[in-house]
Amino acid sequence: MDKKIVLIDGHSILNRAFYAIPVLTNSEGIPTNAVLGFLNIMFKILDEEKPDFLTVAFDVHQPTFRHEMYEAYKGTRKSMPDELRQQVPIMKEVLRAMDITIMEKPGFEADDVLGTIATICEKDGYEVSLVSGDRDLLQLASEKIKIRIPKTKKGGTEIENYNTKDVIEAYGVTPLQFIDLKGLMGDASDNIPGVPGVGEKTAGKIIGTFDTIENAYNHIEEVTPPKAREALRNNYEQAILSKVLATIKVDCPLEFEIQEAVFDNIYNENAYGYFKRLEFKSLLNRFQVQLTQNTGIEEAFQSVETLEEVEEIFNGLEKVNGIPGFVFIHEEELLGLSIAPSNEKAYFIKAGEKVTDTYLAGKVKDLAQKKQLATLNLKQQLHLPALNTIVSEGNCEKLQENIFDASIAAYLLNPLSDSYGYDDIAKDYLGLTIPSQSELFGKNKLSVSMVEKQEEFTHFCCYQAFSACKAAPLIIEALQAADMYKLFYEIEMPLVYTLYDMENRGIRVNRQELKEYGDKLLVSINSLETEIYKLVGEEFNINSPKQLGVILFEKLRLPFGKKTKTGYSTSADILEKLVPEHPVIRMILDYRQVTKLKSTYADGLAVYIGDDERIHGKFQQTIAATGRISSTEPNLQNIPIKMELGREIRKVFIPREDYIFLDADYSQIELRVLAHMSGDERLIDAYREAQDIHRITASQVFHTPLNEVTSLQRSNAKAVNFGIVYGISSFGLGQDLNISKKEAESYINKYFETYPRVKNFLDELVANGKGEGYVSTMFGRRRPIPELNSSNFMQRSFGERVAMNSPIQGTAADIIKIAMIRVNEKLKGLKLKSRLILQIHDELLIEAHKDEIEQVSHILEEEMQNAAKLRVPLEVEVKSGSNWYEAK
DNA sequence: TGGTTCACG
DNA sequence: ACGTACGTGAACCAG
Repeated sequence: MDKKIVLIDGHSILNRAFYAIPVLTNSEGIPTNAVLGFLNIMFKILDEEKPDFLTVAFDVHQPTFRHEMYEAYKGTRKSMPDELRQQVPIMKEVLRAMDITIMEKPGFEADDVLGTIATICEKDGYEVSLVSGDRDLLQLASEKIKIRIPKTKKGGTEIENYNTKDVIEAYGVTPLQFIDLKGLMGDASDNIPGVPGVGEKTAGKIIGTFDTIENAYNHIEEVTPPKAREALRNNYEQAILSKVLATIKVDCPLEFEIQEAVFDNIYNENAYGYFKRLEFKSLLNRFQVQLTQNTGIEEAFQSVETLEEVEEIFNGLEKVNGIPGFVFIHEEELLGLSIAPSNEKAYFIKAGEKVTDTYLAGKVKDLAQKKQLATLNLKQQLHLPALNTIVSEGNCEKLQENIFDASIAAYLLNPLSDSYGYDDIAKDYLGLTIPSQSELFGKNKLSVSMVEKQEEFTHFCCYQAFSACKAAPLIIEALQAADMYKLFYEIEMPLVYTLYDMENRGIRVNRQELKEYGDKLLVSINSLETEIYKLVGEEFNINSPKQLGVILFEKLRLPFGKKTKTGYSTSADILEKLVPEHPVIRMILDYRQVTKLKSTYADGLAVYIGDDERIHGKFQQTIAATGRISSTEPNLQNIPIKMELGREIRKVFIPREDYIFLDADYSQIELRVLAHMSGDERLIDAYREAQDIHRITASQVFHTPLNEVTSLQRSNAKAVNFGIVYGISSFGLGQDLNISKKEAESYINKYFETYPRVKNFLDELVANGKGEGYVSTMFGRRRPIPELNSSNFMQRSFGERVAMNSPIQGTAADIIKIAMIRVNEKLKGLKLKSRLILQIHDELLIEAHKDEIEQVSHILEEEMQNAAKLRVPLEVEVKSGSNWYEAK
């Protein structure tokens, strides 16, 4: 077996990766998409081929003969987008860190270097894999030289491979003829002019017949078709020049020793550091050895367990100046307390017989009455039985105010991250790379046995309080600098306690009825299933889009509307259009609906019902980029309502004995926010008239008297209203309304004519976003939008829509957060039995005691309407019912 | 694990 | 020419 070498065309692959992967930056804001894409391709190839040698070639930007020639033709080289340019040096650094040889030969192009090295290696008896995104290189293909072209295909990167025979198969010419082929047909991306009017087909025929351009010219009278003959006759010189341009040199005078391409130390500590810094999390597990660099602070970490030691620590804490950090380390039960009195010291206090959870909780609470403390993921800690008195006991306002949740603050400062653990905070604010929980312990849950022995566990715990303590002042400063101090202290921190309350209360579910609902669904599922199999004549997995696509579009030969990365699209909007084509379609749609209800809701919810007959879902405060909260385990924010069958499930959500549900809903809060923020008089007036906004919009946009607006006009206007909030695009609106892009555009134009300040406002949001790199809500919440300055049209357009949507969605989120806090506080403050239990973005669900219905309805209306003072009224609709179905 | 689909706002 | 509406979470399939 011959030894193998892989040669990579650096710029070409980097370029390809850049356009294949959407905007990606690490938390420092450095663009990383191209580097990640490059590494993914490289690793894929290394895994596949296991080569003995590897080298990457880059251009050195100095004018060369070929450059000058083609620049003479087409003016300047297409300039590289900034975000890509920045990644070139990073890419090189990363490769160097991995001890991978980089070839850069001043005066030569990467192509020529690759061609030369490939040829040398071939002669020396090596098998060569040449990886590039550039089809130019196909001319180098041979028996021993395989050209590999990664394709960012739908469904991942596929690599096309070309040896001699593959080139012949694909293009009908030999690799050498490929040069002549390109000379004739040209290549716009390489600025090779070719012969005008001669495309791939004709060029292939000519070269297939005459072998070379020169030979074809010599037999010019035999060249067919006549059009091509004339074209070649008139452009012969250009064709020859094109051929020169297209020729890759294989004889550059350069030194190459195979030993230079040895690579045996890719996964080293240095490279690991780079991967971490660039946040290539998925690639980190390639590094087998855990290369945790000691940051030095571990020296100051100490594990203690006696009462005396603990007392001494807390005595000392009273006097310190900064903001001490604390984190209760727990899985289900408390394992201990991590505490950092200053940024130079941290302790892990092991929970034990004498050092009990109540004791430790009491100590921290006492301290928090007196001074500010920093922690991480506070809400999770509050669920510890010993700690929940921080919320439930009276007179804990001061205490609550004194606790600083660094995770929440870090989220405000960058809501785009996916986690805000101690390791993330240490990296972002302290510049320290410390091992994460999964790096230390894998996916295992924390357990008592870990506490016993490992030094690692002490480190793990101490890192947490340490990071919170040391980062707190820096984060506070950053919050002030970003003008989010108020947002943080007046909305986000109080909300932590509100959400904790809600999680703690949960919502009651009738287990029996849920089961019956599921059984009812199962009957439908079974009958639909047999019907579907009968109709199509075979059994298959209806839930597999792949199998379903084959059945519908190949077996039944139905017209397919759209393709996805992996095959035919079988989404509801596509199937809906096929309903008249075949009776099975309706059944499949029904089947989809019923199985969804069964698996996600009937079965899915059942597992979360606790011994108290209630579901205690979690609310996530650091997920949504816009500032919304989200709901998990289970998601209680997407319980069906639109379809009757699904809506039925709401009947199983019930209040406790002697209580009812009150459901309070903001009416079109986002459009009202838009009216306020844009200041558009007409829109504001429309809301002050308190009429049907979609009807008013229709009336004004379509110049129709209010009472003559048709239902179609109204629903079109409604779609436009939604579109505006989503960051309008004519394409998107057209898609939604099933009308042409042109028609959609005229709707939008009419809308903007009607509400000129709205247009103005949205334009400003985009412009400001481009300038600042972020957009803001009324309350100062920021959302960074790196995509806004992307050179990629798709990404930039996305950024523009986000710039228009986020301030609106985010402001609405801010408002309802304020309302939640106030409603919760008021109910608690008045010692009412009624309690806030759910938030569904613009809706609050209260479990209200029968004797308090009037009072609570009033509180809801008041607090929600007055959560923010806008130029339009905030309308709230309160409904009641003996289950969630009735209350909506 | 990523892709697709679909539930909600 | 490019090919999309904004924000989520969960289930399921396929590799």
